Amino acid sequence: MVDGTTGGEGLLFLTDEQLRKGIEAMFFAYRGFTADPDRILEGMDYGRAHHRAIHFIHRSPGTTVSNLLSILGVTKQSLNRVLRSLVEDGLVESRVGKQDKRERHLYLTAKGAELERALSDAQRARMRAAYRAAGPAAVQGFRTVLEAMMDPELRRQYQGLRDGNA
Amino acid sequence: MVDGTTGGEGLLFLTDEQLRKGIEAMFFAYRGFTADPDRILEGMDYGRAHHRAIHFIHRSPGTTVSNLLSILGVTKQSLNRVLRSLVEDGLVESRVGKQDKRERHLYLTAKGAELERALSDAQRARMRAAYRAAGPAAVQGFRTVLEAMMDPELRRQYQGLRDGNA
DNA sequence: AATTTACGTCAGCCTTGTTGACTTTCCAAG
DNA sequence: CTTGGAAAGTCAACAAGGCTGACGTAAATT
Repeated sequence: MVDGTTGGEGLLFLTDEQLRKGIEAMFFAYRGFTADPDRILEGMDYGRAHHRAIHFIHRSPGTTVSNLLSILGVTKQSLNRVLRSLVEDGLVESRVGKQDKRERHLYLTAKGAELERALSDAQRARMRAAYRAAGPAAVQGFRTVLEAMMDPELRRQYQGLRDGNA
Repeated sequence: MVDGTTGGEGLLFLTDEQLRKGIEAMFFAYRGFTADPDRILEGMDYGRAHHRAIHFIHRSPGTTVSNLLSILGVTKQSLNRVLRSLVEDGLVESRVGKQDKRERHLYLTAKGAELERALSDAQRARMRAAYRAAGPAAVQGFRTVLEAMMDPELRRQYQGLRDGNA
């Protein structure tokens, strides 16, 4: 049924050893992936959690807190702590919803956008170098495998740019 | 061959939007990547840090503490806390080096190997499903891009199975 | 003999996650 | 109009897992 035993050529890319290499590749690559933003953030009062919030507010300006909660997959208390400091420091603006005044819509301020740019420039530079070194076909495969690795719910978050706002 | 600046069609895979998608793909995929082991570990007294130690001890039986330190990229105090609990709980054995008695060589016990298997079975199952869904060519690209994304030093760790031991 | 290396440990701090309890605001259904 | 409940915010307490600094010990190296 799941086969794996197709006789013949035999799916070498599915051996335990190949899978282990894939696992370690994810581990080491993720370190590289976060290294540059981490370096920028260290010293400032911020960490990765702030980076993530800034990233997704940038991607979806006007997103609500609960929207962000479901994307980031943390508790509101945890997110709130991060958001509060960003708002206090004037990087993020929180506007009361017009239609539903319970909701808060989040936007980067000019200052917030500036930090976002610094962070994503660094991260994109690494990604660009990796893409360039690997070539378009490899990039295609990279994206395909990553997508298949996501939880279905997260895959929807990833694909769906639908963030409603209001 | 890999061209680069072929004018004309113009490297669509290097646009900022493509790079942003790649960044988010890493973010969401990594969540999936760690989800299954995290589920197994929750409830036990262990976390991701224990998983990582167990993984690399399994990969390189007899590896030393400082070896592990350089692979994991944490401080010895941090690693020691993890290692101590694993040794106390009888998952890891720490043997004094024969040649150099300052060194401690780390091995999984039967019990440790059992947990390792549970964790890596879960992680491999997801990886296998992703690989199978994506196909061999995509897997090749996936590995190529991840490798290009690593810091050079980590890439050496990743590639070099040389862990000496003693 | 002196120094360096490998390891362990104590103490304290930070970030970022968690629960639980509680309040305020406000939409929407009865 | 009243009320139930969703959305958001807040306080408090806690844990995991990073970090630094300081110190100790045994063994190897110089």
